[in-house]
Amino acid sequence: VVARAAGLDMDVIVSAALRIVDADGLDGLTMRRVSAALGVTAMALYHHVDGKERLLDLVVDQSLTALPMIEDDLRDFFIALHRMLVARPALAQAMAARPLEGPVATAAAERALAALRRSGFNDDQAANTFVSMFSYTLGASLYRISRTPLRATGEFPGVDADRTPAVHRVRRTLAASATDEQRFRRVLDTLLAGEPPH
Amino acid sequence: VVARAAGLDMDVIVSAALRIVDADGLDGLTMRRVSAALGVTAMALYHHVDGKERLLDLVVDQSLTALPMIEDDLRDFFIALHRMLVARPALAQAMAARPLEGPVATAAAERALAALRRSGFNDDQAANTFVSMFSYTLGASLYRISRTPLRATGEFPGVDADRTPAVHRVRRTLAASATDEQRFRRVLDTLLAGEPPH
DNA sequence: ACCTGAACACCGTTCAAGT
DNA sequence: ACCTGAACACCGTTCAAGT
Repeated sequence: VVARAAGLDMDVIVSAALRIVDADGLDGLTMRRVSAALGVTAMALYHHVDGKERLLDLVVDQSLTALPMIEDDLRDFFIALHRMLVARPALAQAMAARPLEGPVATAAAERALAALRRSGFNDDQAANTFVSMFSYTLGASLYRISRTPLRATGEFPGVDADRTPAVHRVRRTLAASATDEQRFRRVLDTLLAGEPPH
Repeated sequence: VVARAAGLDMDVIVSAALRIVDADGLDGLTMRRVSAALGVTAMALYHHVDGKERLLDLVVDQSLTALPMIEDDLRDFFIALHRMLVARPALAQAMAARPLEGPVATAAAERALAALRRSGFNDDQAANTFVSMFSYTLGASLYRISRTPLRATGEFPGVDADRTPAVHRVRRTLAASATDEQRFRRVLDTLLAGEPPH
């Protein structure tokens, strides 16, 4: 019955959403919970944000501000991105589903392309290298997230019981590789060297 | 009021879910719609499947049966996977969120590791190479999916209006690279060669 | 312009009941 | 064992109304 100014604006909403995503996962993010955390009706959010999907875009873009500025070495940036996505899995899943075309993301891409050109790449090579490194980082983060909590056996009907020892070995081997940050760094190096300024 | 056998079983349910996922996307997959497609109550599904998340795991695993058997060249397999994920984006998003430990996925991993060992890799090198190639394929597919429908400008509040030409250029460059299958193949080659059997 | 309250059309899942 | 019907505790979003 009040309807008085609640100091609501886009940044406040995005910050609240980010906290909820970190605490309760991607499925825990609902307009109603965000509004409750701000002491406001769910409908109040719609005056500042276009809807849940747009809110998620803003959350993803905002989360990128936690990463270090790109200077010359792209490796540092992607290692930091990888660490962040592993630590905040909901963000990785959100990035997998959303376009990633916010202002922060675009600015980072511009800086990355400029850095690559400075080191001798032409426009195409720079774009290819950046896209490859980003794709690999996202995929490696998602794969690692899904492998980290090694699941109980027998959850999947249809796996022959007598094959499970072998299945277990395969899973353990792959999980070990997925959590190996040395491997991650080596692949980044490989991708950086893969498109040489011939 | 009937409650008569409806020929329902797990495979029928998974197939129906797969059709819905392809037609309506990941968000379009609901227990109620799957059940409606089968002419059955939503609750009937729960006698054959543990819940929506488990159903999604089964859908993801089942979708992998459409891929070619892994013989010796892993490239063919990952190129086929990439094509499938781009053509069926909901599956890519589901793979990004689910563990990928079904029987079909595990069998494919076993065959891939065996093929790598035959070509001279030891266990660790084989696992690293497989994980890298899979991670990259998943990430590249997701990135490409999100870049393909080039969005309208001005959707993101906070992008300075006078920067939009530059922003546009960056986006176009990256979109072009993302849809370049030649680049995708070259990176796969690089990853295959990156962990040489020294 | 900013916010509320009620309502609509959905969700996943539980539970008692039927055959 | 297999299925139904009603119900519970949620969703996102629209819309008329209030200040």
